[in-house]
Amino acid sequence: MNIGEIARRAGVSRSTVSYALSGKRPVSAATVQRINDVIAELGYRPNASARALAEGRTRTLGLVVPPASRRLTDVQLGFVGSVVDAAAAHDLDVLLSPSGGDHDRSFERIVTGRRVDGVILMEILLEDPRVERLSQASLPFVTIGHVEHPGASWWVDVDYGGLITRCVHHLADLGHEEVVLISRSAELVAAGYGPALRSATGFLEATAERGLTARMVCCADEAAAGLACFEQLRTQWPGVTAAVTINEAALPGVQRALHRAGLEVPRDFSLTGVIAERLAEDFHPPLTAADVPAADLGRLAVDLLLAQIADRSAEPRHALLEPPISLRSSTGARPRG
Amino acid sequence: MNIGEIARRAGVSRSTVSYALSGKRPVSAATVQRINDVIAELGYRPNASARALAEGRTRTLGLVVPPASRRLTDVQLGFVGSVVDAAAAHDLDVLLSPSGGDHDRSFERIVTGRRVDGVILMEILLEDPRVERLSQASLPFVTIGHVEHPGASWWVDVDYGGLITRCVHHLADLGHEEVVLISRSAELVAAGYGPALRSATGFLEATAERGLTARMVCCADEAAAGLACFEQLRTQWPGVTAAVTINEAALPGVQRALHRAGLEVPRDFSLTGVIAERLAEDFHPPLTAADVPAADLGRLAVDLLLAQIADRSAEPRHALLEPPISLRSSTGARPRG
DNA sequence: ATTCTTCGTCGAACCGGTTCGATGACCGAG
DNA sequence: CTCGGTCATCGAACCGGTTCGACGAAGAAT
Repeated sequence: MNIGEIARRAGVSRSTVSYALSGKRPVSAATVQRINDVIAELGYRPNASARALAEGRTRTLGLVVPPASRRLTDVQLGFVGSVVDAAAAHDLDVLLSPSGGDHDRSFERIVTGRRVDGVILMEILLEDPRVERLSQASLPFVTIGHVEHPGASWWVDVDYGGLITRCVHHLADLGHEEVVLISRSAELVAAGYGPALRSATGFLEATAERGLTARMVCCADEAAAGLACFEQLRTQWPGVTAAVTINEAALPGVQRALHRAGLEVPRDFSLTGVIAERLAEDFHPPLTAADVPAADLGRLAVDLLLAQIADRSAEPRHALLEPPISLRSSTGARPRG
Repeated sequence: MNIGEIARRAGVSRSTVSYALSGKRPVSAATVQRINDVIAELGYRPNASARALAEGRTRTLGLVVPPASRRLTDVQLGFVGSVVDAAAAHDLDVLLSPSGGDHDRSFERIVTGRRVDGVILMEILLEDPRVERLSQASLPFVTIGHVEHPGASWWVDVDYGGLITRCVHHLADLGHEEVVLISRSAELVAAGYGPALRSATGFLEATAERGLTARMVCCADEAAAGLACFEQLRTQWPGVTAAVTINEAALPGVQRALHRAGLEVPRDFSLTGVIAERLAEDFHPPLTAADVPAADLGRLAVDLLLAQIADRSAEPRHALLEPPISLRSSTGARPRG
């Protein structure tokens, strides 16, 4: 079941089998035929560890995901799926590493154990120790999201600030005067989670530019929190007529709160934000929102990573996507009175 | 950066470094100290491929998931998360393999390339070629879900038939007389997807036992399909007053259909089934449902797999979980008239 | 007929670990 | 003083591939 056995049965040397398989040196057609017959008969496939050891590369990519305790959002799930698919298209495997705490062994195994040829990092913070760690280990990596000062690193991201800005302008055009940003959990914001901070910045700038009254709340990533959060903001700021959100997980709760308050969307209240396409369409009514192109980002991240692995001294590249806002039916003119 | 370099700097042989690290033979305290100092200074960690080659095991588990094109349901996501976490708790990594088509390279790489010590297979069919393939490759594996004739294989599963039976009895107790089972997509059913078939069997038995009129529909795993499906079944069978479902993805559509028809849950219509806990609680109103204990199943699958790897001639084991039905607020007495 | 290429193949070294048998130093017992 | 037994360490073989230099045979050029 190893290459020596194949060589023996085909009556050639091990190296000839290797060359016949890789095609890196010419082998006579007759010999190739004989080797292929033996391989087909025995169902041989090279041992991945041995090959990795000899070649110095593993044909495996590492994907660092948030730990399962923190439930993956739909957008994150989209990243994982598209990264796995894109890798499979290149005949690469994907090694999953749950990380988020700092001192975790799984991440260290990936980084220093040479288990992977490169790493894709998601859910990164403005100051992320893992980025630092990967840089100094000189292991190729691409982040989905970007640190505050990306310097010489490779990344792909969605322009949260720009998208939120566009959402605000959309609401302003519809006549809304007091709007709220429903962000993610206070812990994430405190930890320096980029999308939350960049969307807050974009929100404040845009509301200022259009002369709107801006309100902001943090909300844990759960339906229950969305419910509580929405009810509180309604009593605290009764003048709010529209919300912009980046918190997918809170949406079911927001929906329940709207229903409970007898508010109809978009007649009595407008709702928009940056939301995974599937969730936006599952909402009732379907949400006017900037759909995060998770599949594109994942594929792009793999492409960049492969480019970096192929030429490790290449100039760092990045991509900042700004998807269009899909007009569905959750935003309307400011209610009178 | 390899073991020879460490040995050289510590002034010992490579084998001594190996023994100092593994503890498989006694090494003097002074030498251990010296070696550890050098290792700490250089940040050395053994090359995973070399170790795997020498030891004959990779310290990696394979997890075969449905391809990303078919979106993961919440329950499946729960499996993935808990498997990854459980593996990490044992210092094992997880290699992801998207599979579902039959002739896919990723799965074959995993099986024959000795990349993993064992495999966890999810979303399996009553007759699943992958189970056959793994058996003949004599690679340890555990399935989440089970084939029709599990024979000598290891598996964990939820008793869909039993759970659906309990749901039906619950509805019968509330006085419902005509109920519908909303299953998953017709393709999945046709392919022989176990949970769909077993829940259908349980549904038919239980409705027969209680003298209820049984209706069944297949529904694609999308909100839009849920909407269309529900509206059709209401016109086709106007007497239906309650639904049992195993299709999480269709729920938002069902909800919209209920709303559109002006039906209030549970006053006008009762809804229950086998649903991930988070989704059941996010529904409006929260669903009375059998929560799939995805986290338990994932952890259990890893435990069984490790037991099998440790003793490859061990007697096959399996676990069939039957979680309790959580009474929330989506079921009520049959509406009069 | 001899030399030069080209082609196909082989043997050996190497990747970086683990593991086994052997060896030498040191100890206490006889 | 010698013998037997630990204890700590070493050297070599091995895991299963890849890759490099070399070599023999056949054909082309001289």
